Amino acid sequence: MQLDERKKKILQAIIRNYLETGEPVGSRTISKYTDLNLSSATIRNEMSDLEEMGYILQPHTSAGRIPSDKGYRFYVDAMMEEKDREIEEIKEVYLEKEDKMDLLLKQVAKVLAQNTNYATMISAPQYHRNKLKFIQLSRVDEHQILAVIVVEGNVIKNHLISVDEGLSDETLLKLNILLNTNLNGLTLEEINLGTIAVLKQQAGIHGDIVSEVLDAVAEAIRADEDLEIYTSGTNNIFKYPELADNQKASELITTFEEKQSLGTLVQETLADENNTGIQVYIGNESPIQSMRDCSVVTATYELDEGMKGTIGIIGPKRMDYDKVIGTLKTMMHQLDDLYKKK
Amino acid sequence: MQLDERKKKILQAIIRNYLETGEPVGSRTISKYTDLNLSSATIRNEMSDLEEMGYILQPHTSAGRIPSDKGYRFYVDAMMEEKDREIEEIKEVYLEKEDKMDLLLKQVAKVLAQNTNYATMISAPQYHRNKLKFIQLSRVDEHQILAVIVVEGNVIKNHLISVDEGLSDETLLKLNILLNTNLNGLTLEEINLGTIAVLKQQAGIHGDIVSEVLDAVAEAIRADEDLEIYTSGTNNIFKYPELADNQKASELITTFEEKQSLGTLVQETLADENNTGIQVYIGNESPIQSMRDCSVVTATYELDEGMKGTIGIIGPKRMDYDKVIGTLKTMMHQLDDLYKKK
DNA sequence: TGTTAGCACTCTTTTGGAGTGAGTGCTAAC
DNA sequence: GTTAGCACTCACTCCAAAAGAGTGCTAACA
Repeated sequence: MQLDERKKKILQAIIRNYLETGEPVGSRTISKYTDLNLSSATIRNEMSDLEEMGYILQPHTSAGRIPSDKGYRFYVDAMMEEKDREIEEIKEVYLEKEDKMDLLLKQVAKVLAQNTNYATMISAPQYHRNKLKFIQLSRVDEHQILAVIVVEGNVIKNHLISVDEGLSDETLLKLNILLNTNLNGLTLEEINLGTIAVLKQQAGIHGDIVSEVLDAVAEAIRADEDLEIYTSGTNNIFKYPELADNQKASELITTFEEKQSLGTLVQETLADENNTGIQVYIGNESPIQSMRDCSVVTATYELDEGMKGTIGIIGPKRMDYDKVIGTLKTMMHQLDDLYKKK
Repeated sequence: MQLDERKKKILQAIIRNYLETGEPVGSRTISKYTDLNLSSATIRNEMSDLEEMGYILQPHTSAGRIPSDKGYRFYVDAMMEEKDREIEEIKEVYLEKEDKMDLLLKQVAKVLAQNTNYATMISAPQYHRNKLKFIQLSRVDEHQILAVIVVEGNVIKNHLISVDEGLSDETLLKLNILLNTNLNGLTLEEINLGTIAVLKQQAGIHGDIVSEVLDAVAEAIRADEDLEIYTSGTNNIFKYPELADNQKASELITTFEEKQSLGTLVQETLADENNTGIQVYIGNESPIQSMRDCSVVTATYELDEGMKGTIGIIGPKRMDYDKVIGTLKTMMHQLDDLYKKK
């Protein structure tokens, strides 16, 4: 069977109505709602077809229809396709300038949650091409050396090293020069056993310190493994009865608290390089089990070359996709502006 | 009216039974439950007295009794009083050694949540007596200077400073010496306008850099204002019907997500210096509005001199106080052991 | 005087049946 | 191809009756 123009119109009308009300939509409603001038009986026939095709379904025999995942998918795709989607009205999404990255990210999550009334998450940018930029050892007190490691992208890591006997300023200077000369500009892969052996040999009796510094360097460079994720507006899920029953809410809350599994969503989004930068996961399309009754809209942001992160908005399947996508886009622009000004 | 021995026994029996079942307790149940060998009629008379005294209350006329906040308070106090509370059985609370503080804290929260089936929170230790220990400026590249600030307790803070023209190694060395000589060992209060003026004057044309470093120092020392709080097991609240209705659950979840207000709980606990280190807040006794239907058990831990933090367990009023307090104590010991071994 | 049996009473919860309303599917006519 | 009409389905609401848990009170007992 074909999805002709009329069926499309009816399907869209059903979905739009359902998005608003959250109640199954009957044939009479559509008959009055649209400008098709068809009787409810005709609509019923069409709806019967649409159901057969899998776009809509009936919660029970004598109820109206609600969209299926396939129906939502059609709707979202159609919406995204109208790519001449005029400059989306700049909704009031205001970010205040924040000098600390984590505060900025928390703020983004919060502002989005407040604007959309859905739950939100944002991952801190992951750094790629991580080269070592600078190492500095300094004496903090008699028995402690502080190693400061700066990685490209200005990620800074500190590491304290305990030493038995004090080191002279001279030794410290030598070690500093040794480390910087040999390591700067290298990536984790480039620091191989050869480099390490040379370093240790040259360090002589201070080989232990070099080892410890190298461990810290390794950790600094692959620090993006445990990626930081901030969430906001988790409580919004209670605004949607279809998510608010104890079982589902509990699972969702757990997912949001143990940010871990949200990571898979981030990976998925970053991996899937599509054109617009906005992706929609409906129901089971989402990689996260507990979100099978949700829709997830994600966007990838890029602050600086290689510094990419993911923003996600999680709500019921009948979320206001139009508004969410608009808000997300606006937010991206704001982030861009903010970051470039800095 | 007096709370004689028999009344106490009956009150405890009521509370214990209610803790288990969560259902109002009737006179017949108590008559069979206890070893008092009293008929239900007698119990009824006693219950009537207890209600008049405010220890228990009736949800409605023809229902059994449930403990009031005052009743819980009596129960908890009585429990805490048996201070010869034998070495509480070491429940299996296992912490794995973690080198990173934040991971350790997250683990503590998680383990507690799993063991008790309640929601938990833990605040990162707050540092007091914050003296400046060490400052180090180093050049990262042509236009950036990295300031590393170490505060007593080995809290480290990094701050990047942009400079227009490059600084010579010599200048940097001078600045380092200048800063360290004048600032080390001082607290925030001790760095006054006088010190600042002297510093700036001596720094000459590099006064800007000194200002920026001072700002960073100030921030490092009072960093404990935005204290870090980790939570776990928020979803456990769904296990208790009296907390699981949407309205309450939503409020609680919000409290846990916006860790901010949990801070007041931490402050409260740290301020109230009592003997055992364990405190119980029942219902409205808690400083947090959204926890008026909960009980909160808190403990203060101290890893090192002046490094204090708070652990909190949040559950329904009918929580298993005995077990919670036992588990908390065990956890404190484990933390002690772990930290001393390191 | 404290304890108990007995009974009327209260109030919640469960059950089931009747009624209502929204909506469908089918058929026959236009 | 479209529509009016009608029988039918099913969730939901309402109500009344019944069941069940528990109380308070009274009178009797040791």
